[in-house]
Amino acid sequence: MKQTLNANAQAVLCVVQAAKNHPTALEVYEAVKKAKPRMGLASVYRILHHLVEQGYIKNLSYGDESCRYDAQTSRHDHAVCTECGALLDLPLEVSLSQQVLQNAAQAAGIELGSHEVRLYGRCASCQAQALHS
Amino acid sequence: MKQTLNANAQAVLCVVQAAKNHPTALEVYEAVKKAKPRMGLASVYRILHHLVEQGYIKNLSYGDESCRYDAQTSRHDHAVCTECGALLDLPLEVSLSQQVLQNAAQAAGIELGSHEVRLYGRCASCQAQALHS
DNA sequence: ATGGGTGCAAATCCTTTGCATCTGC
DNA sequence: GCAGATGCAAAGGATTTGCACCCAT
Repeated sequence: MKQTLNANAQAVLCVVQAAKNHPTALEVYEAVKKAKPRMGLASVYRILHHLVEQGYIKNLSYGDESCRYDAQTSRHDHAVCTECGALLDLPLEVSLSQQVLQNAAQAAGIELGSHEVRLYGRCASCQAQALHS
Repeated sequence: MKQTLNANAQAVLCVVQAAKNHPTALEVYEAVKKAKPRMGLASVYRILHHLVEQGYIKNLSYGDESCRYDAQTSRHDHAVCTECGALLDLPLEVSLSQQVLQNAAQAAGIELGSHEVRLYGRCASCQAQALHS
């Protein structure tokens, strides 16, 4: 078990952290290539997996869209556009009580790790598009 | 816009409703084939899309796993096993206030559709596996 | 020299599409 | 006879894997 990140992994992590949206693997690849033109797509996937395993980033996903990555590892929630698949961080000002979550987890027979609230709806730009169509 | 379901669509809907876990398209296909051996995988995908569009079922997904379908269309929550990807329905005895959700949706700039709470953790069988390994 | 990390290309998996055929009306 | 639904096979896109190579130790 190693904790060190080599240069390429650093570059990938930087890109994910710098992105404001949650980038797909392909988007990460495109961005990393600017810094490391010789890096291949396979390495990006390999590195992303590593980073997820070691807890540097998290893996999100919704529906048909391809995998997205999230550099914010602390607990937070997301909004998902049901039309275009966009994924936004969400500031929820209340949180669910641990007690309730524990109960639910126990009922489902799982060992509670983390949780997340997801809102589904149409994002701003999809609403705009719907208007003039 | 038609509301009627033909025989194949009925069969697919039945399978999804009958499944206790949330089946992937492939699992639906396998099950439907017992009733309709001549049905092809492509039709299953086409029919599933139809059913989702018409609101008979919902489309779930998590991480690397392939798409899963859910026959329970009323609002409810899920638990996801971070190890094997299993997806369980979750009875949460409290719900978030609409007010809070509306606020959050507005902050994110989306038109609030539905929402869902997701718990992540290790499911019972993965815990068991971890023990004797 | 050795082991891990890498690039490339081929392989794999899930899903969609094209097209000719079949169906019910 | 027509419109829509179907099966099959082929295409597509995202991700993974095999393998030879390279680098730092």
